[in-house]
Parts: sequence; structure tokens; C-alpha cells
Amino acid sequence: MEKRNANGLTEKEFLAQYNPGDYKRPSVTVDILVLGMNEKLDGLKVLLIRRKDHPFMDCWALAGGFVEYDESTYRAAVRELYEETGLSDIYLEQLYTMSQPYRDPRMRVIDVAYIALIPVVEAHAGSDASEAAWFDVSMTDEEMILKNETLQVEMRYLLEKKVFHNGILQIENYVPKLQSEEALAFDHAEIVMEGLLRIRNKVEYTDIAFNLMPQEFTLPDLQKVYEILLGKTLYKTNFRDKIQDKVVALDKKGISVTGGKKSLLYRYKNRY
Amino acid sequence: MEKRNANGLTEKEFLAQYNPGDYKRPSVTVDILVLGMNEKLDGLKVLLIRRKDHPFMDCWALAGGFVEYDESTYRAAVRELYEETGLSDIYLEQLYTMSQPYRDPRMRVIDVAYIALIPVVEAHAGSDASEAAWFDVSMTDEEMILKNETLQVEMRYLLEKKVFHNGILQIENYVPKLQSEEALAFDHAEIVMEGLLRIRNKVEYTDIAFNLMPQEFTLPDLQKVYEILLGKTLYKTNFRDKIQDKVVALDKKGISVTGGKKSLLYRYKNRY
DNA sequence: ATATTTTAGTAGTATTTTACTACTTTGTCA
DNA sequence: TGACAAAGTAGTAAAATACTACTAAAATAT
Repeated sequence: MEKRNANGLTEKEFLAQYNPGDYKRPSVTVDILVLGMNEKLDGLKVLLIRRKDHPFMDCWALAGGFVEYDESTYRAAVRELYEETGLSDIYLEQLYTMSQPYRDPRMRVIDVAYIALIPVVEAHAGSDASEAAWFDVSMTDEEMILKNETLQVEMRYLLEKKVFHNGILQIENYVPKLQSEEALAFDHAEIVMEGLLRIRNKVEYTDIAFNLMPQEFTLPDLQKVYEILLGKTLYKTNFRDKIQDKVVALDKKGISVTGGKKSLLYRYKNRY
Repeated sequence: MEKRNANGLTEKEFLAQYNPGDYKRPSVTVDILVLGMNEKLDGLKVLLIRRKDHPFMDCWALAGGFVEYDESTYRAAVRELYEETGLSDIYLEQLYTMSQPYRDPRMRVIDVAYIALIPVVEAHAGSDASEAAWFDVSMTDEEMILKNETLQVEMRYLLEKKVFHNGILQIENYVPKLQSEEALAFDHAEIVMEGLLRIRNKVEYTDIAFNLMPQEFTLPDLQKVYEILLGKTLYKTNFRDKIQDKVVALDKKGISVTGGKKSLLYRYKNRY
């Protein structure tokens, strides 16, 4: 602590005289990509909020807001998620930081995007003020589609490969190109795309999928979730072999989402 | 474009009167975790720069600096990397955004960390002003060690499991706890840890490892790189089977890094 | 220069994982 | 009550991974 710098100052003295300067600084926001399975477990849903002012007025956007001066972005994401949707105690992981200088026409904004996963999309439409809605989302190699049947809204994006100046492909592998009348606000389409890729990938080597399940679930339902996330069908024998040590059988039965014979209920082993 | 908000303003009018407010805003920085294989291809190296002022004076830190008001963090990372190390045209990918309120004692700083991968650690010690050095880095499930034999510096961290309030494990799975006299500046140990985990994981499903190879390389050398990144030995027959459609054989031979019989040279197929 | 050592590169087999078919059981629904 | 639908189990084929063994070519030691 006795160390002195080139000007002969100790750390304490240095910090006391430190002037951060009058540079223009960007605002910092968080956005949360809230994902959940739909009722039939045959597709993913995203929670979107309709903007009520410029810019991107009337467009659909991810939940989000400004980061307070003395909170971490993770805390801000937890707080905003609760304020805007009433959701709490759910899986939340940092996704990507968006920083293009003119991504917001009002001012310079750095946006830290998070992914939230929720078990089965139930009520919680609550969300006090803002107009929120769940959209079916799907993504192939060529396009990404978000739609809400009851609202008659469909947003469609073409995925274009993006190659960098040095010929090396970056995280930002694809850029979504708008193909429909309606569009997501800001660069939120990119966030959705990145989020779907992240989830898809993480299913393979983590237990992330369990965050999309209720406390108790049947194996056929769990398999359906895996199949949607991975984008391919699985063989039940193999599937059961692989996950058998991750789940515990309960001695009661439940009805799987698509009728038929009753199925044994399980819960996730490592949680709770 | 005729849309008017609740105050009767068009987007143009809205933007003209928009006042971003007088909130305190954080500064934004980028840090770059520069990784490369060592000469013998039996370990990874990190490029560190010695700090010459408070805070963390004399500590070793990642390359990095402030983001300009009108540049993206990616651009800032490219620029800083060039300014501090002379490196350009290398693999650069966003890693994680650090945002704990007091991570920098001077002021509130949001730091966007990037990973850079460079082919074989050669000269480029150049780096104009700053004192830079390569450190051997290794990480097991229990600890992370960074050391430089010639400088006689060793930094050692214990990896402690971190469980969140809601019982759900986050990206920030582990926290590095300092075990040695010397330490990395700021929260850079966490960045190094996250970076190593990211690379280790990405090797399995991407061709990221080729960014650590020179233009032309032998298969035994490529295998050594994979083995270091994956942390386990591979069988050469199987390795060659898996990799054969990613590489093109050249009709010349080179000497693999550990003597013996001369080995055929290859190059990566998808690049250049 | 010759023998010894070291690594490159290939062949081949055992084991495990993944792909796929088939059948019995237990529930729902008309 | 019979037809249908999904649950759950058994078993086999094909493919990937684990592992051993050998020959060829270069470096090094004697």
C-alpha cells in the first residue's frame, strides 16, 4: 500500500485526485429474451412488449430498461424482468452485448442482452402497464419467424451469412434481414437469433432444458422439449438411457401433453 | 412516418426534442484475452500487460482500453489490440461483459471482454510502450495458474463453485480465489477463466482451433493443439478420420514440433 | 556408417453410442 | 367394448470411439 506512481502518489492519494474527465459516455441498458415452451410443447415462445413511444413506436420489443448507476447488469436484468413481467426466480444468463453506435437514434446506448427461460408459459400475462404478448418463434438455417395468431402479427427475417473483413467468421455469423411489414424494435431480431442459437447449442452439453420444464414432468414431455430445442426427433429408448441419471422417478403418474396412456412423473435431480 | 405519440409528436419531432437527461453514466472499456499456443504446443499462453499506475499498479492485466463514443466495442477491441500489441487480422470474439459496480475503484466501468486467438506465439513482443509478456496458463477443475518462468512470476487461483440465490447455476459458475502473492488486476482472473472455458467448449463443435495454427501445419501438431484445448489425449487414427474433410494436404513435408519422422503439411480448407 | 530411438502413418479389433424396428401395456374416446 | 394412441421395453444394425499393433521414415547416438 506504500507504492507510489510516477507522480509520487500512493493509491489513496491517486484515487482522491482522480478526475474521470468530461468524456461523453454511453447509456447502458439491459434487454431480456424471455423464452418458454408453448402449451403443446411443439414450439418455443418469446415474450414481447409493444412500444408506446418513439423510436420504433408500436413495434414489438424485448423486455428491458436502463441499468442504474450502481447495479450490475445482472441485477438490472432481474429487476427489469420483475417490473415488466412479474417474473422472478428463473434462469437468467448473459447473452451478448450490442454496441453499434447508432442502434438507438436517441443517443448512444450499449445494451447487454440476457436470456431468461421459464417453465411452461402459463398466466403471468399480468405485466402491469405495458402491453405484452407471447409470440411463437421458429428458426431454420434460412429464416426466423415470430408470430402471434390472435394478434395477427407476423415478423419474418431472412438469415444472411456475414463474413468479416479478415475472412474469419465471428459470433455474429448471420444477420437477420427483414422480410415482413412488421418488425422488431432496434436490433432485437439479432438478439433473438443469437439467443436461439445459444440455447440450441447449450442443450447438447448442459441441463439447460430443465429450466423450461415444470417441477414435475413426464419423460415424453421432456423429450418433446429436447426435440424442439435440437430441431430433430429423438429415439425414446436412447433418450431415456441418456437422461435416466439426471432425473428421479416419483411414484405417481401424470398425463402427457398429448393424451394416450398415463406416464410416470419425474423431477430433475440436481435442483432443489 | 406519420405516426404520432401520446404527445402528438412525429418521430422526427420526438427525436429533435429528446433530452437524454443528466444521469451519471458508466464508462465503457474493452479488454482482450489474447491466447496462443506455446512453442512446444503443450500449453496455452496469455498475453498480459504490466500496469504502470494506480489502481493495481505493477499488477499484470489484460490488454484493453476505453471505447470511443462512436465506435462499437468490437471496433474498439480491434483498435486496442493493435495499439497495445501490434496484432491485427486475428480471430476476435466477444466473451462476457463485466459490470460489478465497484470493479474499478476510480469510477463505474462496464467492461466488454473479448477473446483473441493467435497462431503460434512468435516475436510480436514489440508492443511499443507498455511492458507486455506471455504467461503460461493452465486450468483444472480446482485451480488456475498463470506463470512466467523468466520473470519469476506465478499467480494461482482456486476455483470456487458459486451458487446463485435462486439455486440456479449461472454462466459465472466458478469464482477464482487468489492463492498467491501476485494477482491479476481488476476482475481479469474471472475473464481468463471464462475465456478458457469458452474455448474448451467451442473446440468440440467449431473449427476454432485452426485459429491457433499457422497457415501450414502437420496433423500431429494440430492434434497436440486439440489435446491441450480439450484436456485429454486423442487417438491419432480417430482424430485423422474426423479432421480429414476439414483440411487439404499439401505436397510437401514439414517437421513436427517434437522431432522424429517428417510429417505431411496441411492447410485449413474453409479459410482463404 | 550403422544402430538405436523417435515419431508418422496405417491396419485392425473391441466397446460403446446412436439409429432404427417391433412389440406389449395401459390409458382415452367413440 | 372395441379402436386408437401413446407409454414403455426389447432387441438389432450401423456408426463412432477406444485401444493395440505394426511398418516406414527421419533424427540422434555410438
